[in-house]
Amino acid sequence: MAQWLTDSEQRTWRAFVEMNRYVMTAIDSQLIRDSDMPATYYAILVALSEAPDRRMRMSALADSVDGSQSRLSHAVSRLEQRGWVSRQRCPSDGRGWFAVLTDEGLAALEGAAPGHVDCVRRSVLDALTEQQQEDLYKVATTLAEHLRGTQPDSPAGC
Amino acid sequence: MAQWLTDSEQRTWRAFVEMNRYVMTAIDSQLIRDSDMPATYYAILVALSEAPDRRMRMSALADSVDGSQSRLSHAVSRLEQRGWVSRQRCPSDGRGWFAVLTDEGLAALEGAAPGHVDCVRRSVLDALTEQQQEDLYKVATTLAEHLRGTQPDSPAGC
DNA sequence: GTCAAATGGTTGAACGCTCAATGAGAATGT
DNA sequence: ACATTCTCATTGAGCGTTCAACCATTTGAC
Repeated sequence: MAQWLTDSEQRTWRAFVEMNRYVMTAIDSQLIRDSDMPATYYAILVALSEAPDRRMRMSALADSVDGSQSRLSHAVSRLEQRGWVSRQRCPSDGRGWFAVLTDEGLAALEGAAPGHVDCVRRSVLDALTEQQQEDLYKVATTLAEHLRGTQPDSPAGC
Repeated sequence: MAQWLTDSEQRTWRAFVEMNRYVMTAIDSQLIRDSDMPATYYAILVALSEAPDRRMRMSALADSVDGSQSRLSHAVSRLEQRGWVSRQRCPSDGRGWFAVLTDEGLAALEGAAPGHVDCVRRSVLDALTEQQQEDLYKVATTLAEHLRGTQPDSPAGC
């Protein structure tokens, strides 16, 4: 280990980090400013809206959204306070809970979606050629695949 | 506005978001676990270490690192508590301050660097072909350029 | 020279995320 | 039956970021 980065690798890495910061900041700010919800809440609402009966088990929702149980639990509590989500006991497993998207939650999502989509277009998609979008897709899936299910200290991880 | 995303655009966007989350989590976790510093602190130390006399004005440092004065001010306060950075009045402008990298700060950076570089390699660079690295570089610089200096509600931003 | 505006930077509160600890129910073994 | 262990989920403390308010100094206009 401890092999340094070449100039070209460093350029790539720094550009990557900078891109992430700009894009994610743009997306998050727009959602907060126009719809008063962080991108993570939006993702939760989207996942629920696409699920059968607009509900999912907490752990499945956590996986689908980012993998942290605790974060999801906190987030659902806050969404519950806003009336956008509610919790339902799981009848077949006494430990389990469903998060359910309420009508108000769906309305909030539908209110937020157009502005968000527009922001994704203007910040990212419109700036790239079709070929670049394809390149980005390939790189992103490669990396996501590479890192998915990476536990701390696993071979691919660090 | 309010034009929906095509399937292909949606695939690209979702892959992008997933990639970011995985990569950034991997990088940040490694630094915290092995060197007890979040990636944002690491970036600050790097910027200072590359500056003349290992010092920069607060606002220049903020620009170079991410653009938020307030975040930087808080971060420098915490780095100061660790003895990694110190503040110096700017002689030519009574309002200004320099953040200065101390010897301890440089040592902390040098201790953290090899593990961090290794993590960048293993999480990202090693998983991509040379061509993909080049593609990623081009996309990243295109987007960073596109979004740099984007104020809220500016034409390219949202 | 004086006053208003702009600039450089800090502060505190509110919020979201992480981590470790916890609890309750289900599965497993004997 | 019973104890062990595993799984699903919640909780609270600690930390970092953001936002708005603020202070001090400098700049510019008159």
